[in-house]
Amino acid sequence: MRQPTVEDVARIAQVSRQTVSNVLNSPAIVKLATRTRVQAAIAELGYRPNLSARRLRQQKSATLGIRLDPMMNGISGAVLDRFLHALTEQADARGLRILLFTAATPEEEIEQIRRLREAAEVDAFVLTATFHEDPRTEWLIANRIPFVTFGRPWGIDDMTDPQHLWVDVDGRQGVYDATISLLDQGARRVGWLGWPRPSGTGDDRRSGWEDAMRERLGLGEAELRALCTESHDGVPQATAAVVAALVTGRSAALAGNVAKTGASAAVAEAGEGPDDFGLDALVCASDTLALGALIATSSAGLRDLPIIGFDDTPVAAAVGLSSVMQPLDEVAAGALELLLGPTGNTVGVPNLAPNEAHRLIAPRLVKRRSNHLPLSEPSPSLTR
Amino acid sequence: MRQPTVEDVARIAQVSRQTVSNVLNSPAIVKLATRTRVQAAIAELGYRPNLSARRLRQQKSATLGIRLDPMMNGISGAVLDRFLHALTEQADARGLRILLFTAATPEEEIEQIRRLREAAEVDAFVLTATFHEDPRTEWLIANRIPFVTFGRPWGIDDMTDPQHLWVDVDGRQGVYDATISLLDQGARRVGWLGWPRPSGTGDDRRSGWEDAMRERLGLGEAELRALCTESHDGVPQATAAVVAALVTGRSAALAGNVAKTGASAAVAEAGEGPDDFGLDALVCASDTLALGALIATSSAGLRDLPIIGFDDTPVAAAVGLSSVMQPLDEVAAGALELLLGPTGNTVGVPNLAPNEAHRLIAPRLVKRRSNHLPLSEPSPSLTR
DNA sequence: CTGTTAGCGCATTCAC
DNA sequence: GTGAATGCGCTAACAG
Repeated sequence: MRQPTVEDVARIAQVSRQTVSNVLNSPAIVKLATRTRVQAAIAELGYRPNLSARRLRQQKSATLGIRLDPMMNGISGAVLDRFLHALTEQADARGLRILLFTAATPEEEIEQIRRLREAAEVDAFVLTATFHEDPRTEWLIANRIPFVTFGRPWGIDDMTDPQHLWVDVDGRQGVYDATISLLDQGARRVGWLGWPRPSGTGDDRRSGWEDAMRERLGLGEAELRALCTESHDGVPQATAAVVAALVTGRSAALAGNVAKTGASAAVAEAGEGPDDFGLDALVCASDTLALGALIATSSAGLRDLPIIGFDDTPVAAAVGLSSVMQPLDEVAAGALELLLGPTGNTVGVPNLAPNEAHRLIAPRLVKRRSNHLPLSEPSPSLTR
Repeated sequence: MRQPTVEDVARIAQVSRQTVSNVLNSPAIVKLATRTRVQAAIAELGYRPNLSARRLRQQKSATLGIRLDPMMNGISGAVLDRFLHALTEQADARGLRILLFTAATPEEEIEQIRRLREAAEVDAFVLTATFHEDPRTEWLIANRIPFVTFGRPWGIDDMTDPQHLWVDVDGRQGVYDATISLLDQGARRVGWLGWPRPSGTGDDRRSGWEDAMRERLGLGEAELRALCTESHDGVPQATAAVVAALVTGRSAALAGNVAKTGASAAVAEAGEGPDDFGLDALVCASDTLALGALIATSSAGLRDLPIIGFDDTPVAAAVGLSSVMQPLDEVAAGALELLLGPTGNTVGVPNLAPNEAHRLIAPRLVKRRSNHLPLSEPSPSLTR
């Protein structure tokens, strides 16, 4: 059986096709009596507008494209996941669809965007994981393709360029709050475990820790540096880095060397004097790093060292790590608002004032009672 | 500037617009000379067929719908993620697109499917996470909507019904291999940590362990039961369950009780006699469970107990757990093949022989050298 | 307010 | 082989 069309509805409702279309698209201009009659007919037939036809006519796809990362950064992958979910849900509420595509490199992503664009499949794009000198945004602006990024245009002088819409989470603020919370608990030597610089996101997050430590304790550059460790974003890497810090008795950037000589030997030495470890607490740039730190400190007998991660991944919840949560619902909502405008129904090249073209969203610190491996009571189960 | 259309190409190539269409869709029937001329024009103009128009004309969307789970099972969430990526990539290669939607319940999912279907937005659906008495598949079959599931129709008498296309990973085989591998290493008392029954996937996986243990050691029901522990799929839950097993000196289904009384007290007792723990190794139904077990055994001083998880998530890689990997590329490829047929271009209600309507894919055991927390050398970094 | 006319870009008939 | 019609389902313009 064929799907009913406007024509069928019109016949049943005793009106012209066009009136049916009006009832659908601008109900206000149709007289109430006929409108209800048409709506009754629509309900009776179970009519749904054919979106391919509508799109062809309107020259719009009402579809947003988003790239699925090939291998999202390990444990933190769940972030893009949750963002995608929020985005899909909110887009649906606005009558938009989310179309996926994949690409291994930025260049390939640009090529895919071009394809989707030229086939008129996608009206606008949502980009994630912006980075220094990102070629994608430049290209999109040059080609007048509407887009919004989840992530600031790191490294660009003018982050307020209204041509580049962006939404981001205020990592600085989140880490600041986390650090303050530790200081309020009485910790003084609060360390930072971050990514190698330069890293837009990473440096922003670290600045929150720096600000808090300076503000509360009046620390200088040298003191901050002594509390700061760097590692690539992998659990073994982070573990090695923290072990290195344990061994040297301070938190310093010696991780690389120790990592090369073998962290397992290092931890054996560390076992001799864990009390000398110069930290009261640790704030990390990601849950992955935090998990590495947790493993290192637990193994060294430093069970009670408070650790705070970033992203509030399922893993953090599972092992009882406190973490800074990104409100991805708000990010998704913000992205759509910027793209569509508050009115809500025009996907086009935006024309916003500089201060309306961006959203910086405050994250939320999720405190967990045990910040070490969970040997206490089980939490309410995720039944399966 | 407007996108070029067939008309434009036709004008440039000095042919009718129909010929252009033929060059695109059935190149074979066009004379070589004109074909190359048309292709040159296409290249010159950068022409792309408008897919909305094509879809309207063909009454096909060339789009597959897939639901994004609201909260994929914790750590294992990465599985759907990777599947989605593989699916998107392979669908793209076949000229298909993946459209996302969300739904909180099966009923809501059915409603969404209906909507997408009636709006002619989606030709076929890919369902994940099938379960006992799944209402979705029944409805889809009744409404003659093409679909394929990632997961077998658990609980249905006839899993070979050719109306229900499915692809799945042979969990039994994976766990069997894992168990055999442990037995080959010399382990004899290999325990099983699984989900509460009944669970389609879980019971299937457990049967692999049972088969291996029966086959190699001739174990009876009672002996198997004594080596078998159950827990819901959460790290704290699994930890508690394993702790309970440690305390009782055997691996049994007492986890529930001990979990209620508090696992932290239990582990204190366990510390007294970890050597009495009656297991040589442990196989788990998921990485989440394996992580819980790892935490429990590590804390109890049982560092060397081999543990094997399932799913090969980033977390397993991070902490050095061996795990059974699902080849999601193959699953995705299989799903598309079943849906489209080997020919590759007809998305319709399938008409396959029973034995061609399904794919059971063999998983692969990923062995890692340390199956405890990674305090050895860092592995090659995931640079960021 | 309602109905009529005219395409959106394409592919499937058919003629030639 | 190639070209000329026709219509997929819808809505923007206009006419009434």
